[in-house]
Amino acid sequence: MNVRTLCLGILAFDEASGYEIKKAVEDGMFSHFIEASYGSIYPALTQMLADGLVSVREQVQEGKPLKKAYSITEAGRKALRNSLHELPQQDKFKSEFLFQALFREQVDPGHLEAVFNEQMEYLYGELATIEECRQSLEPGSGHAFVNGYGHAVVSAAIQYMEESRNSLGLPQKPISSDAAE
Amino acid sequence: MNVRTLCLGILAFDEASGYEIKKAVEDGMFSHFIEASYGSIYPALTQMLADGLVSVREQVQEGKPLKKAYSITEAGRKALRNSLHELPQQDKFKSEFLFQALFREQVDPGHLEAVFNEQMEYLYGELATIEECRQSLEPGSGHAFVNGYGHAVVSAAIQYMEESRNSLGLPQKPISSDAAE
DNA sequence: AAGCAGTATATCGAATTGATATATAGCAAT
DNA sequence: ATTGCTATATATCAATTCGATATACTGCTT
Repeated sequence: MNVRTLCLGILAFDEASGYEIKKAVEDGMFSHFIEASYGSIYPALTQMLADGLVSVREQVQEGKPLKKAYSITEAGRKALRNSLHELPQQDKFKSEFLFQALFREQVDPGHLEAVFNEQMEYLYGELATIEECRQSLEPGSGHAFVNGYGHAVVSAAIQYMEESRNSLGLPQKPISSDAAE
Repeated sequence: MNVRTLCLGILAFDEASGYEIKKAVEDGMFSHFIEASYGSIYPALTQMLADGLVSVREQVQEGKPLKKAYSITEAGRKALRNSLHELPQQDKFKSEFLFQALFREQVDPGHLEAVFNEQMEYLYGELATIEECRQSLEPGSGHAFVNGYGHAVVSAAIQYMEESRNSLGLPQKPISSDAAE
């Protein structure tokens, strides 16, 4: 798959600017499919505009820069459906945290603990985001399936991490004084 | 983290050629930390050789091409330990399969089923690899922790996938006639 | 005997990243 | 008030990296 298809997928839900697409790919709803940065998103939009797969509406915004709101066209929808029928590339999971954990005998315990806790915060943050989205999705939809997949995997990671504190020689979870907030 | 550190990590376990490093990063033991291809591995080794972080031993092999077996030096071990104390980048999980699942209303059911089954095969394959390694790892080691992490996450994905067949409108798991082999 | 797969090094054009430049507005702090 | 920071928004570019390919030899299968 390529950046063009990713953009078409995002635009199939709603019109968006390059900036908004970047945000969705970086952190938002679309952050677990393929990677993309400005350097690939803007050229993709320009190219697809020339190919008639998207259209632009230049929005003059009060107090903000000119915003180019891209929409998907009928030709774009067709191109998206075509791309959706190609064989997907294999999943990609990469973790620098696990790399450091692999060499845990070489790193100082204080660093390991800090990195472990940061990983926990990251995982709990992901879980919270997933659970926020959960309510607004119709059961049985593609959205709901993907959300459930994320929930299953992240929950499992959190559970394993919590169970592993001991064997990694880390102190038990501090009683979080602000758990009620 | 960068490719140089990844190579040092691999060489910390055993000497290896560029070719062997590529294999380990592509499919093997080191396939879930960071990405690297020939185009980055060979230059990294050349550079580290110049910096004294690795040494080469040119192995003339009967019936095979010349093999440059790289070993980590003391300076390399020190550089690795340094890199292990930098803050790790955030985990990266990308799945084109999930992208297609997100748009499942747009794809033809036959394609969805094929792609789903291929994903299942991939996941069961990963699990098998993880379980093969499992026995040879000392409990409490970094290796064992990473292996357990993978096991937890992949198991959860498989379980969720199996439970989701219904809601995706897919037929139940075919009674695999060759389950005994 | 041809053809393919595996081992092994190496390079290169094309694609992509990550950072930066530009511009405007709002908000906090000194 | 003006400096600095964050956010919105487009766009470019040097540097990196990928993915493919070239080269070369062996062994296995057809």
